[in-house]
Amino acid sequence: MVLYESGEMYLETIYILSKKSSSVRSVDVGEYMGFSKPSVSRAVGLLKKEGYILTDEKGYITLTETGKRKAAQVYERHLVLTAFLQKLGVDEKTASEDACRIEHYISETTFDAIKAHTENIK
Amino acid sequence: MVLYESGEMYLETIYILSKKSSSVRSVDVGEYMGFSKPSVSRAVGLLKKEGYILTDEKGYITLTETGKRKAAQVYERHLVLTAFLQKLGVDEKTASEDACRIEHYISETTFDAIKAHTENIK
DNA sequence: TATTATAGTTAGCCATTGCTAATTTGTCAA
DNA sequence: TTGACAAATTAGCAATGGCTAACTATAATA
Repeated sequence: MVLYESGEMYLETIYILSKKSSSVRSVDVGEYMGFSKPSVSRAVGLLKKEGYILTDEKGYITLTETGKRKAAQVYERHLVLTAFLQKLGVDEKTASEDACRIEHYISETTFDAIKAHTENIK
Repeated sequence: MVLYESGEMYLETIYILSKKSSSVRSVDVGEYMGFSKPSVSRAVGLLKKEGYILTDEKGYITLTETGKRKAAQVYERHLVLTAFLQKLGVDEKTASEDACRIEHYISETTFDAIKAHTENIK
């Protein structure tokens, strides 16, 4: 049930799109991420196989409980890291881009420390 | 002349070993990083081809000026990020491990911001 | 000298994760 | 009904970056 950076990104995207719209298809995910349809198709297949998402016969994607929990975690990391960097004066675009990469690579210990620290800045 | 995470790690290792010892061979790099000889052999070949290091007929590795500059940059990132995390209360091992991953992925803007901020903590 | 240990290389495998090309499937309008 | 478009899939390529197996070359030792 291991999720690599790529899988986490797809999952996070599905989570974000699900909050905006009631229906999320592979094509929406690909458009949001700037990836080709085959890339999304494979990723969706893997996330499904690993129990993070479900798809109905129309191709609509929903997150399982596991998927929702995982996606919410990744998304929270993204938000906290972005906020942290912005508090340090990093512009929004750069903060978001860097958060996007870092979010997959830090330990829970480090994330918790940055989160607690962010609340104390200023 | 693009260096990926892997290349930066090898370069940083060579830099660290060069500071401790006057002679650095591929086998030392492999031992330090826990990688196999063929992995190091390929990486060293690439770093050489790209002008970051030189090797003599005995197999001893030295950094070129470009390599030294780049390695020092990566190493500084490592030190600053580790110090930052430790200031937040993260244990040394975790701080170093996480810094090791993050150091390759953040923009200069973000690094500079964290560096400046680290000096102001406490 | 002959054997053995050490260092390095070559060949090639595997996983991750993008891609294009081509195909299938389903819907919708002429 | 048919033609066209949109969505999804299949097949297969490429790059990065680990690995093992097997080879070569050199150095140390019995």
